[in-house]
Amino acid sequence: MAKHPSKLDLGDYLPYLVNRVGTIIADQFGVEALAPHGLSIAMWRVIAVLASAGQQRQIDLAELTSTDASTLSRLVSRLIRMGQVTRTRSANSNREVVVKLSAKGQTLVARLIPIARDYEAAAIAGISAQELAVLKRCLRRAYENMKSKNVARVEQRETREGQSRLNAAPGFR
Amino acid sequence: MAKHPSKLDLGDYLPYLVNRVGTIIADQFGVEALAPHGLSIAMWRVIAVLASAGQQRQIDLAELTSTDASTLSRLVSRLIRMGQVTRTRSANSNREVVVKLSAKGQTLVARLIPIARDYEAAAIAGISAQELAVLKRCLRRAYENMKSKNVARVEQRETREGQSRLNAAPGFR
DNA sequence: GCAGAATAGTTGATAATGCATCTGTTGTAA
DNA sequence: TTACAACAGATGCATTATCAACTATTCTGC
Repeated sequence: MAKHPSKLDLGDYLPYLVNRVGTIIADQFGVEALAPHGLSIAMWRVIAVLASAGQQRQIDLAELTSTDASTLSRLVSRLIRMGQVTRTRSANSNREVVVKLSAKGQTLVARLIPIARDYEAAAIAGISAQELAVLKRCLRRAYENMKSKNVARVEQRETREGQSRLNAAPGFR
Repeated sequence: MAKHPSKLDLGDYLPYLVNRVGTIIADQFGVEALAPHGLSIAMWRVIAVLASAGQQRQIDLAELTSTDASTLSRLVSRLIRMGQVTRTRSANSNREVVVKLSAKGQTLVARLIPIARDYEAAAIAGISAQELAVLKRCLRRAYENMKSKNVARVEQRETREGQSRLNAAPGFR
């Protein structure tokens, strides 16, 4: 029962399992459903979020798609060139920008969503509704766990920096 | 109860949940545990597989790490330069190559594995043993589902190509 | 045993990504 | 109000990934 702490069984290691499933679904969906439309998985994530949650600031899009802000900026530029989204200055702030689906983008997403559902259905074939509920709930929980772990870490770091700032003397790096 | 087929609720969409969890764990582990050793997540996947499953051919490493073969080739080259792995001609085939951990690589992995376990533990905090078992089993099942979907598709494509090859005439692209 | 297909691996050209940095804007504390 | 920090976004640059093409082996059917 007791596992050796420096031995790793990847077949039972959650991050490995998660990565494998995520990759295989994304790869297949990307090649079969997105590539014919000239879309990458990264682009799909952007338009899927816009379809699901409505127009967004780029910074929020970055958060929601787990994409770096600079990558997202260029991603949006590409999607604009393709005519799938628009980028307009925000009404309430001149430094913010609002990204939304164009009519063309809405049409495309509406076509892709049923296909995306098919891939999800294929992935969860043979899994009962109860198990599926557990699966999704655990994934949401795991995400929240890591999220708050991260917050705790950032706060801790900021506190440390604050203290060292207090102790800092000129010429003392 | 009936959901609109062209509307997508990402918070309940498995590929989205999986991607978010995979990304947040990998990002944190990468920054906090791997970067100090000059390792990327991609490199970690390689050495973790080697630690878990022993020496491998590159093609199998590519499969096990969900990495493209050409990417993996260069990844191994980098790991060799860092002294973490070795690449030797296979005993039974001159076109195959065997990648294994060096002594240095073994030491490094042995240090990282307990930390990797900690991250897994942080992710699954508050999830019962029963739920965890369901979670992992479902992920393995989903992977197998997509795997066999892919095989079916490849076989189908090969059959189609075979037929068009039969029908193909010279000068007919 | 031999021609042709399949396989393992590498490499070149190109594109995507991530980090640091920059600009411009907004929030905030004195 | 006025500095100054924090924030949103864009961009330069270096690194990395991707796809196709290529070399070198091995397998297969005849």
